[in-house]
Amino acid sequence: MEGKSVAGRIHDAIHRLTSAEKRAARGLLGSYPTLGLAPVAEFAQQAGASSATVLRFVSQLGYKSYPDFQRALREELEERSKSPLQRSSASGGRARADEHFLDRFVTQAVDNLRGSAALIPASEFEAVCTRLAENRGACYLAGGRFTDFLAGYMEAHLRLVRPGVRRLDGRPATRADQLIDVRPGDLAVVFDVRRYDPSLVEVATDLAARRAQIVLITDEWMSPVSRFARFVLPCRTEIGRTWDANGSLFTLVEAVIARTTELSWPTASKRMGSIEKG
Amino acid sequence: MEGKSVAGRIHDAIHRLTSAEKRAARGLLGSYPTLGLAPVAEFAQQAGASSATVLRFVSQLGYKSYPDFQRALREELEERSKSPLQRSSASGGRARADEHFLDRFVTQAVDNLRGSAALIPASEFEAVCTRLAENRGACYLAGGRFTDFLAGYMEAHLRLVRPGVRRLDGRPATRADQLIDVRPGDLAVVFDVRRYDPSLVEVATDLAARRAQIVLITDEWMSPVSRFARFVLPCRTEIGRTWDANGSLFTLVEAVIARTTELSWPTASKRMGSIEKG
DNA sequence: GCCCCTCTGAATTTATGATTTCAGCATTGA
DNA sequence: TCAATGCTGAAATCATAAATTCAGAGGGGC
Repeated sequence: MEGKSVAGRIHDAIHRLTSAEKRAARGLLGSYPTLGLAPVAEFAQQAGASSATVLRFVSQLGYKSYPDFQRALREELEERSKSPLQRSSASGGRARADEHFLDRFVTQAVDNLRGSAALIPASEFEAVCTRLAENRGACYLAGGRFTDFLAGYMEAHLRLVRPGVRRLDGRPATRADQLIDVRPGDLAVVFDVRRYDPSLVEVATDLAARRAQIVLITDEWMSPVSRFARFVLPCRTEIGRTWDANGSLFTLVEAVIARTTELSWPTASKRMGSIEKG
Repeated sequence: MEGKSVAGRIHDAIHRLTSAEKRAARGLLGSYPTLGLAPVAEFAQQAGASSATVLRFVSQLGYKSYPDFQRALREELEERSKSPLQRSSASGGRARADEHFLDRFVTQAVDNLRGSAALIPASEFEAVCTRLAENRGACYLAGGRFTDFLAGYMEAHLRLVRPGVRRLDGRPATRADQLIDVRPGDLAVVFDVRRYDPSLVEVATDLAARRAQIVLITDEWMSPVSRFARFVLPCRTEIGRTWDANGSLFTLVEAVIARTTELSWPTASKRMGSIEKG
């Protein structure tokens, strides 16, 4: 009972509903699930029944109150948007099973990429790149178990573009030494995806205490570091397998690097030229 | 103003939101639109802010009340489910020039990803993963200046899946030591993109002399290492800027890891379990 | 390092929406 | 046709969620 979808419950219950209640059921199925998310009065009106009837209908489905019923609808909606299956029907005639693993994986990765672009406000992205291009103060980078390589990749590129780039390694023993020079207004880019690394929260706490501005690059579930972050760039990573996919973070990093380079081109090009020679 | 999507309004408004309000904005974008359909108190709690802040946030978006805001969300949801599924994201098919840097970059990255999938024969991909999953002999990883981080990322994951994973670092001084144990039939994954790293050719030569099987992950212009490689997985990287984009390589790595994990699941799951505990 | 101003969330008030009640009406069967 | 049954929705009540207020915290600027 508990675990059934609302639509499923309607189907089960429809035969013992009274006629006005059926009107409510049809109304809901007709614009599912939106109508159920509206206030009772609106639901009633749209479905051509009274509020009282709608309430009786809901209680027939086994929900102990209208808000309870709405919560179920919301959870269903959330569930649906998380599962990657949703757009299999419609336009694409081809069978999924036909595609090769790599194709399916790439399709997922593309979705994650697009989803990430939608999740990140342009202004936030721009603000981060501008701040990176300013060359004010130092810029620290830190990552977790797997994301450390992202931090490394970013560091390697950023070094070419601006001075003062440092990487914080993960060893607690050396942390104090590394953080001692952090000054107010310095920038810190922190990577953290689930399962979130507790030590990064400590690092972030420390950085925040020293008044560094934190840029957090994380997944859609949002690392706890976000509490301390000045800027947050969340990416979609879910792919429904053993591991999440960090490809979208990687591409975000490349985008940040590219944009930062663009913004600081006069400085950066000179710098890169001289590194090339030296 | 009236006709804008809620997400659109958030993007427009985010720069003038206070930090607690931004938390609300991110919370909503993170589970859009469900969180906004919940009562204020729940929204607030999930987003890590107070109800008052959520209300202020909503009013910043230009809605005159919370119910008004919820109505907008419901209408959007209704709209979405009515129009054909593949509507171009949010604001419709506006001109390229209008799009922000990140959107354009992501579009490029998506092209590269698709291009890579087309460039790599399914059989080649599958053969590599199968070979990795076999757990025969050791598996060495090596990369160049920037791709070294890809090697590191792959190593970190591969270690969880199979034994005998080693990373070759770039220092010529230690190379001989590292290669001394390579035996015929061992596997070596080499990353190389332009401008190709001469030292990788040397490493590859050496590996080939010791009869290791080389898997080369490279770009569309094909590293010279390909001469020695048993398997080649080329990716599209061109993006028409200062740097090429290696996002497609990264996603390829993730795909290889995922597929390899899948193929060696009985072994891998046990191994991962015991690492988890230990 | 200090002060000022803005932001924040707990507490309170107000408003709105959910629930219940009940009189009347429709339906069904004798 | 008439009674009995029980469905229905208008209106009253009750509960809960939204809006407002304000004291205190925190951040930014000088």
